[in-house]
Amino acid sequence: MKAKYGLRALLSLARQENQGPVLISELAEKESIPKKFLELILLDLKNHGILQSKKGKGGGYSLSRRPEAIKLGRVIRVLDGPLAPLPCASQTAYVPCDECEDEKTCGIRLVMKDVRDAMATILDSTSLADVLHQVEKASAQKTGVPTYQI
Amino acid sequence: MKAKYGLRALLSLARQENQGPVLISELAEKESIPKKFLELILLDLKNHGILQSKKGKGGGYSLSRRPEAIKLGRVIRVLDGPLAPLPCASQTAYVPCDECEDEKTCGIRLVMKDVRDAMATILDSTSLADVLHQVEKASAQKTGVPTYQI
DNA sequence: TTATTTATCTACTGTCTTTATAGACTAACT
DNA sequence: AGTTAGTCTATAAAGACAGTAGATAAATAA
Repeated sequence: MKAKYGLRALLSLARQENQGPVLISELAEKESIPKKFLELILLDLKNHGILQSKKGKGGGYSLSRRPEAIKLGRVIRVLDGPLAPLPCASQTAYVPCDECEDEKTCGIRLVMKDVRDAMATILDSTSLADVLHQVEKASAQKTGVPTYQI
Repeated sequence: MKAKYGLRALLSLARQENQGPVLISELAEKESIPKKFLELILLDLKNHGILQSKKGKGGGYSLSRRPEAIKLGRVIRVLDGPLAPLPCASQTAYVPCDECEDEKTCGIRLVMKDVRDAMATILDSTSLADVLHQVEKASAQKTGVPTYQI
């Protein structure tokens, strides 16, 4: 949930880039996310340099970088923790298993590392902008409007 | 934990295939898994047709199919639930999001489906036997013993 | 038949994480 | 000053997760 909410909010912000800060309450309503919960999420994202905020009238949240520069992997790690199914297979938050006698030859770890790599390859190469493009393409297909333009 | 324990136990059983049923307590000790917890896991795997058991003296658990036929994806779904990061991206246990207005064009879902597919591709194509082979290869490399044999 | 071995089942109990809420506080703008 | 909006801390409800306990049923052996 946390990562899902966070991503929804970020995508919403990416869609209205350069239109000034957006209020938490506005985001919360538009994306139907509990407002107080969204507060925590956005704060977390701010503390990790993904968002910036402005207080007082005319304030709110905005992306601290271009949508092209914000990768989903980063966001998910901040909000949900490491991508890897097992801590011993994580690149960014490695923790060994205590039962494992020889990690180098642990079959489960070998496979889970493959899984982690597959996930990371997708999530660390996909940016908010990429997602918006995918959505555009999908809705164009859906309405029968061709993707190419003059 | 549950899936990890389950896989460890299954790999152990795969290693001693055709040597008759193995006691829960034996498995629990060898793989350092809490015995009572392992009971539940093995029972679950039995109810899903992955294991078979025999009661009384000389009893215990054994694989109900060859290690080649038991795919990791199956095991993980039984013990940990669907692979997909989000229920709306699951193939085997699809549940829609309530907030999502148009699922066909939900960007997050599109990406998470890609992630799910990547995971499923690995886990549904890797069998217990495959894992054992990988381990063999890894330990051969580690000890400097070449993989090929006479 | 009885005793023994071993799996089976039900229920339960902490602990931790997730999800969420409340309310006081601080900064900025008018 | 007053209002708007983000910041911070504490906390709580709910559920998942990890593990435990103990009684039961089935198979085998004597």
